[in-house]
Amino acid sequence: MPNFGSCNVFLRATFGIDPGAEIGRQLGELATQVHVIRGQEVKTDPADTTLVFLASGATKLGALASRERHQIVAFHFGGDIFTVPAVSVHRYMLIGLCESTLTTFPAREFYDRAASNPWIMRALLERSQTALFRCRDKAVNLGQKSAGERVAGFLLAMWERLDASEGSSPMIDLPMSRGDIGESLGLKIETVSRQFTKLREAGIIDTHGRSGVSLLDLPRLAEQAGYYDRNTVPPRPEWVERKPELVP
Amino acid sequence: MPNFGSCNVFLRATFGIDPGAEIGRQLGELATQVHVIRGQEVKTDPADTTLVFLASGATKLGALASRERHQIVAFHFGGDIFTVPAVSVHRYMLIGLCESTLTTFPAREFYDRAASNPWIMRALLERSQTALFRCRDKAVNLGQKSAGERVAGFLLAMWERLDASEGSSPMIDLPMSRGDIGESLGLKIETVSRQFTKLREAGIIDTHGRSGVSLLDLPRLAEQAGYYDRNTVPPRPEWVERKPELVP
DNA sequence: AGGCGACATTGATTTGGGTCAAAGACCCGG
DNA sequence: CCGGGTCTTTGACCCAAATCAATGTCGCCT
Repeated sequence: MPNFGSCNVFLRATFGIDPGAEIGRQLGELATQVHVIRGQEVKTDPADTTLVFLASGATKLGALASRERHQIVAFHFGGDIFTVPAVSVHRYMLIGLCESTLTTFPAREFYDRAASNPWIMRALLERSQTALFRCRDKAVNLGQKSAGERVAGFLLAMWERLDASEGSSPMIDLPMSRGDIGESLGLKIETVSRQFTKLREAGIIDTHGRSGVSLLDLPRLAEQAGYYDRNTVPPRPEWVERKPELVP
Repeated sequence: MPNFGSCNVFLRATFGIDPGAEIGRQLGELATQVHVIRGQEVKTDPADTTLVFLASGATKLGALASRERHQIVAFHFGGDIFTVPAVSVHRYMLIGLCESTLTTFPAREFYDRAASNPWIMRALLERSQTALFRCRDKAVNLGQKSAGERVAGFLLAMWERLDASEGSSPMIDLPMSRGDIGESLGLKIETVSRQFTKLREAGIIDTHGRSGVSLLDLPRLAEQAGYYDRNTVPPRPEWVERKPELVP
């Protein structure tokens, strides 16, 4: 059996598939096990989309806008399933934030073999939509938010995804550097640092070493993030000004 | 039979489904026909994702970042299939750019009923991935590109999606205003206008009235867009500096 | 434990795009 | 074909974040 390592875990936990069953073996044949260390790139097929299951660790998915400009489009943590696009107008790179174990599949072939199983397709579809919604929110942040709002929103998003505090005040341990945060938020490292300082001086967060962040005042942090609040922010008039018209 | 209008067209053309068959009827029951005029919002369920088939016309999908800040996350044209997210940290609104006809479905229920049909799930998955890839490219543009690069890239993207020229020099008819373009690119209307002027003065494009744009020099336009070129732009050293390490 | 290299912070200055203001062009309806 | 409102263009000025430049600090490795 060619598959090994986290592939079986992936198939069973995500899709409820017995790796020994026919479909399990067929999909397992497509699997490639990868282990990367901090800063190392996961080589993916430049000609086709790659489907990735991150068994453990954390990764960043970044795109090359040009020689010196990178944009991180997503961070992933243990258990995440996502895709790495083939090269198009931008080149995408998947890179470990720390030591990570993952299983990769050629997406098209995986879909071909999995198509007959509605569970798998449903699971993939929902994950894809989650990634799309996150990406859209990112687009809103990048297009419309100030540096302060972006950093506050980032901390809230990371808190939701990797809060490790138990009972005590919310605390997160960021696996990415200030530079990574900047590349994710479309800001320079100095700007990210200044915003951290502002939040610390305002008593909203506290920092411990390079990666530890205590979220001392979540409501105020959410306020700083400037998210849409359905109770306080009515839509701008001209977007809803025209009266509905019945279908003839 | 409760379904009518473009729903049948949608089911047959997209998924190869006979609207009269069992699955066709079940999905058709979920359909809502909508007809909007320019500027009118398509009401979608704030509590759940809405699946939309745009039969004809053009729409913009925008998010409210706050009272006065909007970000358009996608434009859609006749034949497109996409989803409108439920309200989360941002409120999304689907609005007609011109008179449009569409069919909407509650996504969760649609998926529940369609799950048994691998063709449908496969088609939905691929559309979702297309939207995700476009959104990621948008994130790269919003995060890293200059105003000039964004506008050039926008024109190229619109050319790919709605080029109507036949044989003659590439020409597009933009269904959206300068303001919409600005909200899509994270720029103000004045900045968009200035970039159009620059491109016109450089002889790269020509404009005809409010919506007509001739792309006189596509290679130079692509150059202005500053896209990653696999032949000329090598990856930044530190992203690939660490040597691969074999799995123990 | 100590030293070194990468990462982070802070300050001074510059600048791309935003903001404010006004004039001009398109296009629809009468 | 003319009038008026909306959309677009252009110009002058301003500001948030980028850039340039030190200085400071963490944490890894010996």
